[in-house]
Amino acid sequence: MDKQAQLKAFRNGIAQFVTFNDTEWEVFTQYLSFSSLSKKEHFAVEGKVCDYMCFITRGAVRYYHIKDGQEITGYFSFENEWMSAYKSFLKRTHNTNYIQALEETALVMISYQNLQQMLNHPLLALKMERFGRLIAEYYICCYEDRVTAFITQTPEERYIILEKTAKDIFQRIPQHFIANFLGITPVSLSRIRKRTLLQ
Amino acid sequence: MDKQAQLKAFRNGIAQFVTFNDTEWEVFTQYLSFSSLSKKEHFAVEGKVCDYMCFITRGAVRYYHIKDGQEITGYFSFENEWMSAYKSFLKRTHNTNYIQALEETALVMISYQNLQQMLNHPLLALKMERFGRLIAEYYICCYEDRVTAFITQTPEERYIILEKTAKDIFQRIPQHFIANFLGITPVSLSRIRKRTLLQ
DNA sequence: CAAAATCCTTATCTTTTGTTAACGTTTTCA
DNA sequence: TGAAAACGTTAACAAAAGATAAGGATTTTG
Repeated sequence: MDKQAQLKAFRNGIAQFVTFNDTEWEVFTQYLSFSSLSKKEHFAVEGKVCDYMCFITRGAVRYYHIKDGQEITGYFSFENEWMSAYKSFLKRTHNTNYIQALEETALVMISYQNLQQMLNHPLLALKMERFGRLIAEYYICCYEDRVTAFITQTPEERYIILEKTAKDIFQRIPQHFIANFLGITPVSLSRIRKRTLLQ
Repeated sequence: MDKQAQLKAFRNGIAQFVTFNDTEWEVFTQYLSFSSLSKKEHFAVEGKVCDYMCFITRGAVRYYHIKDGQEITGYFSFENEWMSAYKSFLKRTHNTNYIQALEETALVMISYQNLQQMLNHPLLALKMERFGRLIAEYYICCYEDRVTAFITQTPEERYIILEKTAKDIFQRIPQHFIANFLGITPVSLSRIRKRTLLQ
């Protein structure tokens, strides 16, 4: 995919939050950069400060923590979604988790520095504040649902809903990562799948 | 507490995100309103659209869902914290949970309508966008930690950490609500407490 | 292509949690 | 103040999940 196609996908993606006229877009795109990750390459590692927020134009990544030497996958992002170690990016603190490409992945990136410059750019400031607000609000809603699921649902219920609403991720993501995402062990997910098949 | 004292606490609270000069503050405060909740009174109920975001100047509330006829408490907010059914407030959708006062509670409120007016007010727009962005980012970080806790920690570990970092809530909140918050049943929390005492 | 690594399932055993009910204490409120 | 409601603990049993290991299939990779 060439840069023009990536930019098009990106403009489409950001339009969910804010739209630019052609003049603004011209300026805005000067602050963007491009990158790619090969499979298993890390975008973020524990202990560093995350300097970019990204839009994924192709591929998939997983977010994971290491606890007692074990990797625990907490989330995934796919093409046409955003990716960042937000807490580290926003607060400029050391990252506490890892982000790793699960497939060959292509990115459009905004650096923290460039974001600050845009927030001070007279032509872009208001829209960038709004973009920052709306994307943060978007994620709040996602998180709210996710916490609610942990509070109100059993692992089995969470699995059944995931299987209904995002069947495709089982074709795309190793099952033991999905188990972590559901808050259980891979062995337990295997049992749940067997159980729910029989019913 | 009179309105002046509440406003002072509020100004202090919002200063975490954005500061107003006296002229701006003058205008800003015209968009605020005040309210209070008696113990057990609801601020938000399932099925309605939440029209306010609030700053709690006194008291405490709990957020809960009803599942299979049972109340499940997912979160608490206390004085000098913000409170809203954010997802409903932001998206203008029907609320899926309840917010109820646990104590006599006093609030400073911003209605959705007034917030929109401020976002269009030349003197306030940029700061309100920024406020919206920063408070949303603040909550993202909280949620990120909360999800990570569910993914990486056992209920017992979550209890021990809560006991260390927020011991006072055990003096203030009924234990069976805290159990829900930790993702377990009241009976299970009682067992965990016994277990961890003996060790 | 062949060895190594990864992955899912299954089995066994242990630990933890859920469910229900009972009991005593404390709190609420008419 | 006195009855009712709310609350925390405990017990007993059932259900679910964690830990560990083994086995077979698939995928990766030198």
